[in-house]
Amino acid sequence: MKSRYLISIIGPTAIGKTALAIRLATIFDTDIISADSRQFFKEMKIGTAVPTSEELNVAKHHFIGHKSISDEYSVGHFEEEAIPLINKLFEKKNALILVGGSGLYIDAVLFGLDKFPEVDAKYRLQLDALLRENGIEALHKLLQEKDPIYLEKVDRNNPHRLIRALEVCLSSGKPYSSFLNQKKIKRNFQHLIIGLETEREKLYRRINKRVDQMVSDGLEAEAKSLYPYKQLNALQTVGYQEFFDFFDGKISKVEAIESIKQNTRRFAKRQITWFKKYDATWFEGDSENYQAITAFIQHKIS
RNA sequence: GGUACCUUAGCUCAGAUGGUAGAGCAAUGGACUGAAAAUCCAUGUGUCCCUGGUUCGAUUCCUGGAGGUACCA
Repeated sequence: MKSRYLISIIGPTAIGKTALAIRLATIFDTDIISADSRQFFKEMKIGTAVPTSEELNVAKHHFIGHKSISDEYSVGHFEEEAIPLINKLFEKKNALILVGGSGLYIDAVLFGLDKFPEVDAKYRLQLDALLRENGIEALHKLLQEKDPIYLEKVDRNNPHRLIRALEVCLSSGKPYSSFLNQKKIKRNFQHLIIGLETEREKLYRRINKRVDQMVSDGLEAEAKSLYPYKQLNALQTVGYQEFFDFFDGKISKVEAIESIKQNTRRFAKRQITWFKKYDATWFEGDSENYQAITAFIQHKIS
C-alpha cells in the first residue's frame, strides 16, 4: 500500500502558512486540515486572519468557522473530530495538508493526546472560586491531597495547570497523573513537517502590517459585535481583548492597536519556542520558496 | 544672542558627598497533555554626550564644545 502523508505546515503567525497551504493543496490536489484554535469560530474572522472566501474556494478547508464562540470546544474535541476525518480523506487521497499555528492542536493530530475523562463544568467554577478567595496555596494544598505526584512536576505558579489537574481529579476520583503517558497512539499515516521561518525583524514588520490591515478591514466593528461575549473562552484572544479594553475606556484606540501588535509579536515568539521541538525541515517563509518546498515534498513522499 | 536646566539601557527616568551603575516598560530565552492567540517561569543588554583639567582613580568635580528644553530678548 502506498504511504499516506500528512504534510504539516507550521510556523509563527503572519509567516505565510495559509498561502503555502493553499498552493500545496492545489499542486497535490488535496484538502487542508486547519489546526488553528481561533479560526474554528465563525464569528471571528478578521482578527484571526482566516483565509478569504476566494482562498477557501481554491482549496477545500476543514475546521475553519465550523464552530460558534458559544460552543464548548477544546483540543480533545478537535482530536476526536480531526482523526476520523483525516482517516476518511486518506481513503481517496495520498497526501493531506495540515496547517496551523496552535502547537497543542498540531500535537494532538500528529502524536495524539492521552485520553482523559469528561470533566463536569462545575468543578472549574469551584476551583476558580477557591483560587480567588484563598489563593494559589489552596490549590497546592488540594493537589497535594489528590495528586502529589503531579504537584511535584507541575508549574506551581500556573493556575490553569493546577486547576486543570484538579478538575480531572475531582471529576474522575483518580489522580490526574494516572491518565498521563498511556499507550502511544499509532496513526495510520506518516507525517512530514515543513516549518516556515524568517528573521525576527522581518516577521515583526509583517505582523505590524497585518494588524494595520485587520484594522482597516473592520476589526473594531467585529470586536464591537462580540463585546457582549467577551468573557467566553474563544474571545480570550489577541486582537479582541485589546479592543474590549478600548470599549471599556481603559485605553485609547491607538494604544489598543499598538497593544495588539505587541501581543501578536509575543504570541509569535511563543509559537517559535513550541515549534522548535518538532523534527521539521525549515524554509524561509517567502513565496519564492514554493517551488523548492514542493520539490522537497515530492522527493520525500514519492 | 542671553540666562537657567537637562544629556545614564531600545524608551521613560533613578543614582553614587569621586572607587565604571539600577528601576519600570520594551526586548530576549524557556515551559506547556481538553482555557493553548490561554497560562506560567527566567534573564540587565551600557563609550553614564564629546573634549581637556584636577585626582592614585572622573560617568560623578572644574574648563571648553555639541545637542535638547524653557524663559528673556
